[in-house]
Amino acid sequence: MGMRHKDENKSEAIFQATVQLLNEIGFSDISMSKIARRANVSSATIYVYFANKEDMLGKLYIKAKEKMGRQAVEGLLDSMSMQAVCERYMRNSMKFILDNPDYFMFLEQFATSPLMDKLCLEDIALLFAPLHELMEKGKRQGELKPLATLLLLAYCYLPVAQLAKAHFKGQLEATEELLQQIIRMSWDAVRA
Amino acid sequence: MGMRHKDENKSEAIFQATVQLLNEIGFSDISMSKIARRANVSSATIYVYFANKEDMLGKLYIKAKEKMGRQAVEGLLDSMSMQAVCERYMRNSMKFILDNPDYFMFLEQFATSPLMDKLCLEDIALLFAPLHELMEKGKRQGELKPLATLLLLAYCYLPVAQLAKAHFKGQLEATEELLQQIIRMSWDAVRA
Amino acid sequence: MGMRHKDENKSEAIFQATVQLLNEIGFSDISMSKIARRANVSSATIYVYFANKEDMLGKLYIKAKEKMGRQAVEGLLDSMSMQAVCERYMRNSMKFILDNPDYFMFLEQFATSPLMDKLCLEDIALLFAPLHELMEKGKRQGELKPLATLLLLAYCYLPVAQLAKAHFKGQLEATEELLQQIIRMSWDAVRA
Amino acid sequence: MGMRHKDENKSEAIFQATVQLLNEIGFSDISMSKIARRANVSSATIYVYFANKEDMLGKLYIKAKEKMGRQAVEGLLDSMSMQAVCERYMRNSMKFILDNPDYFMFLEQFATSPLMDKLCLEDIALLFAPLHELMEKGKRQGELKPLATLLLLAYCYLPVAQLAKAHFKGQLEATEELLQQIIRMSWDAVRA
DNA sequence: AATGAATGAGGATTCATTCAT
DNA sequence: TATGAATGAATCCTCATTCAT
Repeated sequence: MGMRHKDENKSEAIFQATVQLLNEIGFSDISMSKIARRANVSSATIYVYFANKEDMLGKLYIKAKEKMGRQAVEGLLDSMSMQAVCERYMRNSMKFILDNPDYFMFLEQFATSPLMDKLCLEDIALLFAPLHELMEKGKRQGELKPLATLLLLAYCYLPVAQLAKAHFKGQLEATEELLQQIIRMSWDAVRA
Repeated sequence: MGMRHKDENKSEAIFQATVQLLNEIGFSDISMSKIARRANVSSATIYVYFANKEDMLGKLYIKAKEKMGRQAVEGLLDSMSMQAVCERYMRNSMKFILDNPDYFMFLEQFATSPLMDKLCLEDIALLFAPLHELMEKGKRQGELKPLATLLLLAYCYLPVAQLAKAHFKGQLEATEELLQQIIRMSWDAVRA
Repeated sequence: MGMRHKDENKSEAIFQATVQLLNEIGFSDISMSKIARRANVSSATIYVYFANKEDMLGKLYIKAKEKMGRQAVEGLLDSMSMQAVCERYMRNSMKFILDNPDYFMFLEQFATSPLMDKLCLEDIALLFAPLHELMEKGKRQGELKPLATLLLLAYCYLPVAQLAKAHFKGQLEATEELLQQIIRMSWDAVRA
Repeated sequence: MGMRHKDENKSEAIFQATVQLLNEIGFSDISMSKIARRANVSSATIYVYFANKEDMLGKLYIKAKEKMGRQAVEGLLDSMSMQAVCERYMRNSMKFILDNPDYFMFLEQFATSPLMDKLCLEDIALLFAPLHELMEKGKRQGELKPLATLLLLAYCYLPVAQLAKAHFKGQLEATEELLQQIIRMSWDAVRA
């Protein structure tokens, strides 16, 4: 008789249910029992996988952020020009967001909440390390403005997020043309 | 036919308590009773001023957003160059944020929540109308890139917000020098 | 400067609102504030006319019961035969009920509640005294069965109430013919 | 894949507590927390068994009504004379009421409340079906007056209820003699 | 007389979590 | 592992009532 394994599907179902509900009703109204109902498990089952609510939300954030991070830095090569790096990073980000709107909206909500402060984000920082190093190199080589990388990346990421949000709200459409325009603008902002 | 007059301080105390708590413990953990305790009123008193929790948060958002909006567009003149307009708008925004960190963090949290969708923001749109018109003129006159104003403004506002958040987290300091740098970058992004 | 009088309309409006609400939402859900809202007065105004909720409900019961009682015994004469007395009492009762369904339903609800036990009903007993005396005389003269008047009257009143309730529920129609039939049945029950 | 089993005693304790309290303090004053306290369970436990207060009261009503109905029609046989049927029905009813005064008073209170209208009473109608059929037969065979069964039964049941209520209030005693008298009167009323 | 403001107490219900199986 | 039952604490909100005018 083999040992019993945690059912990976169950933990995944719990994650999915949480992300969905967060987007539907928001942080202030989700509850463990609503999540359990949506995931088709018992409330008690959630505690098989997570210590408590905060633990669950934190792990979900990290999971989502990692997924996003992995896609965001995909295909970034040392051999690329800085302009190509920025473009690739922006296109990667936009693709992830349009493919995973629920994850994105969840990340946005969570990122502004005080729960963020209790999280250990070292692993995520590692994920973005290659991008950071590229930017540092770009600054050293005089291709980028000599500014905190945090801000350089903000000029690349935030317009993408803003365009996506406007897209989801129906205010404008995230066309390839618009994407090209903001890629150009961001580059104008960060280039030396 | 006398009556007791509404104590303007009470409604203000409720707002203040809410903003403080939102920043301390976040959307998911504020409750009407915690707010009441912090504001030194009875829970029931809150319902003299607001229909329910959602109504209260919504009105608080509008109040805060209006306060911010009014400051953000202050001093914007038709006679200004577009570069001056952008700079003024960014400086105004940064000043408001640094002067009212609680309001700012509350606005950030609320803006990402589903509660946003239920709000009527017409009055706020009016506040920003002068800025929008200036941007439209700038586009017509070829000073700005011909792009949705929503995105042009994003390039001005979001870096300011990002810098402020990093400042509050202690990641870097919001110096005049840094502010000048992002003003320059934003202008590079939006100029024609 | 004349002295100020209590506004009789106000107290009447409060009564009306209470009776209506009792029928719409029932004993367990009425509240002073709902009554006030329905009556278009302030909650505090109710306390100008009544000591508290219990006092108000009690006074309303007595008022309604008196109104019903006065109509129920109307036209009862010493000279009438017992059969005529019973018929008149039943017809009077039916007319009151059909004319004042709200009052009737309120009386029914209140009568089964423990609040009844705290009421002083002497004045109402006085109202019904003539009817009781007639029944006593009928028993002495051998026209009625020698039974507690309470029960004799039950055989006259309860079928009327039952028919009315069935009528209000749409189960059957309170026609003159049906009324005649139960008048006949009740008389068969109580006659010696 | 085990679980804790529902404790049948719990749901019964909740019912008992509700019936008791309804009689002591009435519809307008019972609350879920008072019921829970009386039943020695947590308020939250009630919601394990019932969807909400209305659901609980409704189910309790049906339970009580069924219990009464089952006893009321006990021993009614096709072979009986109509007079025997009426007598048996009245005696059955009186016995139930005297044995279960709390249930009876609860039924009386609930029956006059607007909550009644939301109930599905089909199962209860089934219980009384045999009695209804007997009465129909009685009418066809000319033993009973040709009148809506609803009213015929009213003449049998209501005097019993009235006598019981007077008995509980101490106004008169529900002796075998008195019972015999109203059985006679009701028969006089309904016989052809 | 009349009333809007104010409130402590309590309303129904849901919460996150634990227990027993 | 998985879960229905169970619960004390907390939720939002309304209650009956009083106060100040």
